[in-house]
Amino acid sequence: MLPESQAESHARSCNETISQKGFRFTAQRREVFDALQAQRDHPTAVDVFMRVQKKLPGISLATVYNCLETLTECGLVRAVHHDRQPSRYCANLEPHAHFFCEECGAVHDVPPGDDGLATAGWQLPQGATITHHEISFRGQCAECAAQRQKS
Amino acid sequence: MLPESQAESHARSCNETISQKGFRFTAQRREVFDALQAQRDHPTAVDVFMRVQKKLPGISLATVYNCLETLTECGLVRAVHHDRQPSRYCANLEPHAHFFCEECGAVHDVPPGDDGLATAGWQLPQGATITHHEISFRGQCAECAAQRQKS
DNA sequence: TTTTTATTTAGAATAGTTCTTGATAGCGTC
DNA sequence: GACGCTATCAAGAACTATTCTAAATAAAAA
Repeated sequence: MLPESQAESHARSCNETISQKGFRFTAQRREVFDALQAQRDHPTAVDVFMRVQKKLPGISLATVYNCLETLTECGLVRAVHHDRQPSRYCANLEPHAHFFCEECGAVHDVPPGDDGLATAGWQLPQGATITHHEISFRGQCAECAAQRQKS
Repeated sequence: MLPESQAESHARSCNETISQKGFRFTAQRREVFDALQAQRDHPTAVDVFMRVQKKLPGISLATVYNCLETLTECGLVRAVHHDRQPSRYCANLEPHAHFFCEECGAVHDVPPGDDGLATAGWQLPQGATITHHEISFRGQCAECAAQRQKS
């Protein structure tokens, strides 16, 4: 018997996580998850929809939204936001922030520095319980800055 | 001659800032700005609309949106976001993050700790220029946690 | 198999925000 | 002060991301 590939092991553990929450690991959910795993450029729901359509031509956008919500609820992917722009989705589960380039619209993961998470050091409201936090940076990425210089 | 009140000095410097950008300090902009100064509970555009209507009954929601955008562009107020919820507006120009209570919907300012801004310590993309950042926490505030305990 | 329940689809509905158009108001100049 | 110019405003239509609804389908349970 051949050893399990990384993709297969991902799929299996994803299946387990989803099942534990009482959901089914349907073809649609699998393809949405796979799309996010495969191309980690923080696609919007519509981006995911277009990618998954190649594998499942009959899928609907509403289903993609449903799958993304389910996967998010299961903690298998994350929704990331910037201003009121469309939600984007991220399969990176490590603690990290995001950088949004205001020129090209690219979104990059921003890992914390070596000194650990930079989310400490805030005077949070007395007695508050934090369940979630989101850190986003906006600016120009190096590529766009270079392009600007030229023109 | 009486000394200038704090409110008057605010209005004057606001006028100057707006003029510098080539905008006029109209009655609508003044009232929108005043509303945000007066009640710092991070109101939505509709909240601001309802408050300003008491002073300017004829104002339209679109105008409130326009004023908020202009004031934001002038750096006199800040738009704050959480997930894809309606934008909220904040007259606090000091560096700070925000805490959103997922029970009662309240939004609180979160000042940085004594060790200064906690936005350092991130491995930002090489060569990127940061023009803006937003840090938001979500959870339960002390009041809501207490209420939960009781029931 | 039959029943039950979750899921999907397609399209309608929703909500926050922006856009469009015509009216209004303030400013500089004569 | 009258005139023309431009910014601003009001009202409502339009837009867009997302959610909801209802009927169809598919998977699991009995």
